[in-house]
Amino acid sequence: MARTVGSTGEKTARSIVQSAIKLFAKRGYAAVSMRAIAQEIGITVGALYNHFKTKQDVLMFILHDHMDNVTRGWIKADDVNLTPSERLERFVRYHVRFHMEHHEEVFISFMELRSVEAQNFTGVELIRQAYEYMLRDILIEGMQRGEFTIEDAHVSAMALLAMMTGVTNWYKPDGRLSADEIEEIYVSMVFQTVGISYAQTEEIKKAV
Amino acid sequence: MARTVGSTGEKTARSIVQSAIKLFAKRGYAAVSMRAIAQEIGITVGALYNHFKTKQDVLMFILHDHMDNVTRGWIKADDVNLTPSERLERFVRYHVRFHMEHHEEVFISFMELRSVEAQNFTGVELIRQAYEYMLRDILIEGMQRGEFTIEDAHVSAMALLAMMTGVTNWYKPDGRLSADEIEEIYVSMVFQTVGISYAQTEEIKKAV
DNA sequence: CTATTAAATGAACAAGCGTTCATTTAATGC
DNA sequence: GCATTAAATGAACGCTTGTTCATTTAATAG
Repeated sequence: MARTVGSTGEKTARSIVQSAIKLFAKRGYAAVSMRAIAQEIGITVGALYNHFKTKQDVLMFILHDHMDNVTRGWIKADDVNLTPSERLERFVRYHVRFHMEHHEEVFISFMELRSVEAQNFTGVELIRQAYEYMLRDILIEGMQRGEFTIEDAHVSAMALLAMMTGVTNWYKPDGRLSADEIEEIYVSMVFQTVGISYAQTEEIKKAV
Repeated sequence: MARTVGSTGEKTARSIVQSAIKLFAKRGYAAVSMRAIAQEIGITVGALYNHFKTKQDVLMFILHDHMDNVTRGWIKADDVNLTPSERLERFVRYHVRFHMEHHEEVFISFMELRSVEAQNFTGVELIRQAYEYMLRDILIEGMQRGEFTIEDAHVSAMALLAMMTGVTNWYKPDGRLSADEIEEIYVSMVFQTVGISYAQTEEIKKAV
């Protein structure tokens, strides 16, 4: 046998990425073989190399694609004309929702930075930092305007991101709480963490 | 050459564990070879097998040892006669401090659960849950006594653990903030998150 | 001092790894 | 309809992997 009926480059490439995401998330980059990725989608190893030059390239594609999605998605959802509290609320909802829906890519991005070879590292790391800074800047503005009570914006940003991203560790689509309920809980937790109550914000909204 | 001068079983076994912790944390279980562990401490691969039966056994030893340390340490630090707020403060200080000091083991325990073979999994998972429940119980008691304002004790426990454990992602011993300062910041953040202010607690303390 | 045990070496193993390539077959452009 | 290109196969490669084992030497017990 050789080329199979109905096969096109784009379809296979997408399948490879999907399969790799699933397997990398479950077992880790180093523990997943190219053969395993191929088997998952019903092709042989050799065929992979028509679409990706190396295993590392598959990982880099996943990482870049994911980070692009996260940051671009937030830039679209954000509105710099809103108050810091309103922007923070949006950020929490966006982040928690996105991470519940993409927990596999999130896990890979968090864990497999160490599997990124030196020459590829800087690029990925910069995008990651950029995202952190987006939250930090909201916190700083909120402090300056007196909306938030925070000791250290940088520590708070890291702490909040860890807290929100942690949802991926236990969220199950058919669990006790729906995604909507979880989103709400996180909004109120984050609000308390930065020193504002949810009720307070509702007042602010009405006053505007 | 064969047995080297001054070699004893205990010393070598400890070296192996130390070396494995360092390498597993940096590169991940699957990406670390037994040869790499051996080389790190200046012995050959074969010698490893005088101390551990398999690579998986090295991982299991590290995981069990770490989880034992965490839970035992907390049980020692805890005092059930204190108020929930006081116990929570102790928990935060204990957890943050411990995780800053043992970030390698923490990272391994978080990430390499998937590298644990099925027959070993339940044991490790149970200890992990037990630790989570210790925090959750403090939160529940605090809610019942009206000290904390929390929507969902389980979600809050997971969120707080993620937030606190996240310190391992960025803490550097020679960074901008000292371990003491970071500990303080986390106490006040956690207090705000559960709906009490640090000042409030100081009052409570004085009143007692 | 001697016999035994413990801890090392270093070679060997079968299996699995990422990657390459000649070959075959399907899809596509003229 | 035919030539070209794209996408698959499957065998092969050199290398690394976890693990085993006969052998050697140091530490230890009597």
